[in-house]
Amino acid sequence: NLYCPAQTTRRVEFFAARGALDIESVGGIVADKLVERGLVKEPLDLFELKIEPVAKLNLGTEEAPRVFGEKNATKAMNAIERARTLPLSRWLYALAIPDVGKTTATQLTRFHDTIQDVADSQLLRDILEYHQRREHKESAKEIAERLIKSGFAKPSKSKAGKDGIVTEVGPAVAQSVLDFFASATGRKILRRMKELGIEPKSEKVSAKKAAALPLAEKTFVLTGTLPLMTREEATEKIEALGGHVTGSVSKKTDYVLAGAEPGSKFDKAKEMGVKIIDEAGFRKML
DNA sequence: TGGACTTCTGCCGACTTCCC
DNA sequence: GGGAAGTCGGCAGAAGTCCA
Repeated sequence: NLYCPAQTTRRVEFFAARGALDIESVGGIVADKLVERGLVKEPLDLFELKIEPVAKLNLGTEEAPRVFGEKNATKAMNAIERARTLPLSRWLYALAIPDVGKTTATQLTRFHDTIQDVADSQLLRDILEYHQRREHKESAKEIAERLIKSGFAKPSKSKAGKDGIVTEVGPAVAQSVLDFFASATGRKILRRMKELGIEPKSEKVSAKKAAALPLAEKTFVLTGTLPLMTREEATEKIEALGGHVTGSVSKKTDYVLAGAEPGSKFDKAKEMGVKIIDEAGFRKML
């Protein structure tokens, strides 16, 4: 519901959050006031804000006013401008599509060039048709071959039949993404982004190139505070070299990158015999 | 059915900015 | 300069998805 103020506030807050478009100084309260004062009616309105009304934004009440301020407003406006050029994966995440978090957004952008390509994705349609056919015990060989050829799926060792495959995303996620872009909300977002001249591009790397990267197939888990870089920076460096960062330690984890005051992941890594490295070791590895 | 992984939510301390 | 308000960066854990 695009017109519910409470939902709009939450959408703006999520849109601006660090993992999404990282619009500094815009958190829950600021998002709430921007919507309440009528400056923002939907997240993309942020791209049409002017510095003066934002600086004068009253975060308090009529009786006890408290302005947002010039510095915060400048910081926010600079971050909004920066957001225009962020890669497609960040934009897909920022749109708050159900079931699409950072990891799924990154997976999708590896196989699509633009946001319109994701909206019209034949790969996602193929996944749905593949699962429907399997459910009805019909042959899905042709679709399976197409998905494998694209790199979006690989043959499954365990799934019954010749056409058993494992895809990058499952049918629930595929349906969710296609439904989102087919909805009135999704269509409006695509139209508005075009009008605003926002065309995020994929940072995709070919499967062959990705496999040749030094950290290809390596799984990292981060815990604690790193002395010289944020976790986000560390994640970007790992992913740039072909590695993968997950949230929990398992037998499949190759390295736990531990900073100061690590949490339970550190203990679990020790328990499971997973190699633990500090930032210095990580930098050496890079 | 269990394991691996992701998403989502809530919480907390540190830090930044504004106002008085 | 100090207090208030808000954001940032991190953690833990529940719930859900997917695969073997």
